[in-house]
Amino acid sequence: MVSMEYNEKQLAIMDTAERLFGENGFSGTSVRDIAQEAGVNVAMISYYFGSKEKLMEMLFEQKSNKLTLMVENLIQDENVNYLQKVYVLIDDYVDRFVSQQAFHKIMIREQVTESGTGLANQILALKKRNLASIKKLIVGGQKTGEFKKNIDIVMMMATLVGTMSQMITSQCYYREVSNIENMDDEEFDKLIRKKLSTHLKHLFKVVLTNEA
Amino acid sequence: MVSMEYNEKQLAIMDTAERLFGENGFSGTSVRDIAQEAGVNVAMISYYFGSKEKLMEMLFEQKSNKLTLMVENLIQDENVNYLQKVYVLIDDYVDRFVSQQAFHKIMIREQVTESGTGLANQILALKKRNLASIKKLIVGGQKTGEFKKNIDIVMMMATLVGTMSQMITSQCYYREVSNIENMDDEEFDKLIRKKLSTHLKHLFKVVLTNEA
DNA sequence: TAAAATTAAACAAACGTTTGATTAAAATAA
DNA sequence: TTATTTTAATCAAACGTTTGTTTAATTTTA
Repeated sequence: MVSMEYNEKQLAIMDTAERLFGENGFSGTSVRDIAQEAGVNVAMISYYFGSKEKLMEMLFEQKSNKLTLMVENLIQDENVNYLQKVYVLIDDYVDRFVSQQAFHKIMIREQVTESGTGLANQILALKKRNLASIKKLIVGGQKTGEFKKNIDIVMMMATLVGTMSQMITSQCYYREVSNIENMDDEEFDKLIRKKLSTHLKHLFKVVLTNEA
Repeated sequence: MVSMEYNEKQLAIMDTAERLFGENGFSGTSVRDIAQEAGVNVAMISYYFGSKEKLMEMLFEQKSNKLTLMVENLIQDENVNYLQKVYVLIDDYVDRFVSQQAFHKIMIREQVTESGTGLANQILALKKRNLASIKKLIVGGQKTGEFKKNIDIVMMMATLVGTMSQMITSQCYYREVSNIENMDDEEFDKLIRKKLSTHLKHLFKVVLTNEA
């Protein structure tokens, strides 16, 4: 598919759709909601995107195209060891998750729905791409002897993505058990970014290497 | 609230609702779908539960009441050390997640939706209960010197729940990357149960204790 | 017979989508 | 240049369905 270029109105629709789908889910968001908040006529959604479902798919494609991990350049850098490369990757991942929360909420929710929609295949493709990226890094570290053998990469990915998803989706829970209900959103984002980074790096270090 | 006792027809509605909500979400499931698959008249749902939303809440309450962790008896058992207690808890958790997938898919999905519905508060309460259970165990292990200090229990919970959620929601992805697309469901359940158990125990061991 | 359970039918509201008219800019013909 | 045709964008209104819920009549149970 050719890399579409969208006009202003189309982008307004997609931005609003991303936010509302993230907040209320696909079925929970009506095209009239989207049109109203984006300041366009309802008909424009069908006019530009064909249908609500296709809007979702195009939105997903546009977003996921921007999410290709930058692991290719990273893997060739000779100046840092493989653990540090993994650290950079984790920070990259965490950054993306926290700064693109609406998009990832869509992913989390639609992932649960098994059905063979077009979106399900798009999500599958994205996850396979990310798995391949991490795999390269870890196998590289194993070849230099820096990492242990017998590492279950798929399970580590589940932990990486799962932990981040859990933090994104249970923010008010986290605020409550940490007694930080009144912290402003910006500071809170910084906090869970830091928490996730530290925690995941620690996990990966002890699992990948032999040191505690 | 008094522990309701439901008649056969009510239970049929709740069972069907649990399955369909798990598969297609709350907004994605109509009361007519539920009524048809449960073999009852549509009006019976309003008659017995008041509304679709209240059906969801009652369903959630019934399920979550059965999900209280059995940590109380566990913590007093003098014959096993604290790491083994944590292992038992993990297996208990994994068992529940895998055998009650529909219910947990509902939780995962509704957790994403922030709004202050009655359900959101129910989920919050359940998570706080579970956190308290784990906390007891870990603090107990720290007092005996078996576990390290400075353990971020909330983050470990996020990893525990997040990893399981991730595996539950991306089963077809996991089948594909592991080349086990044709494995029957029962065997597959056993496999991810084992994978989760091993992986999570390993993670908790290296984080809680000093051994690798 | 009185109460509870069950039904088909009806309800208004919301849903995604299509329509036909209107506008204004761009392209073509004179 | 003018005049004419074509094109794309925009809109209010209407389309047919589906939504959750209620009603009123009927059957079953106690």
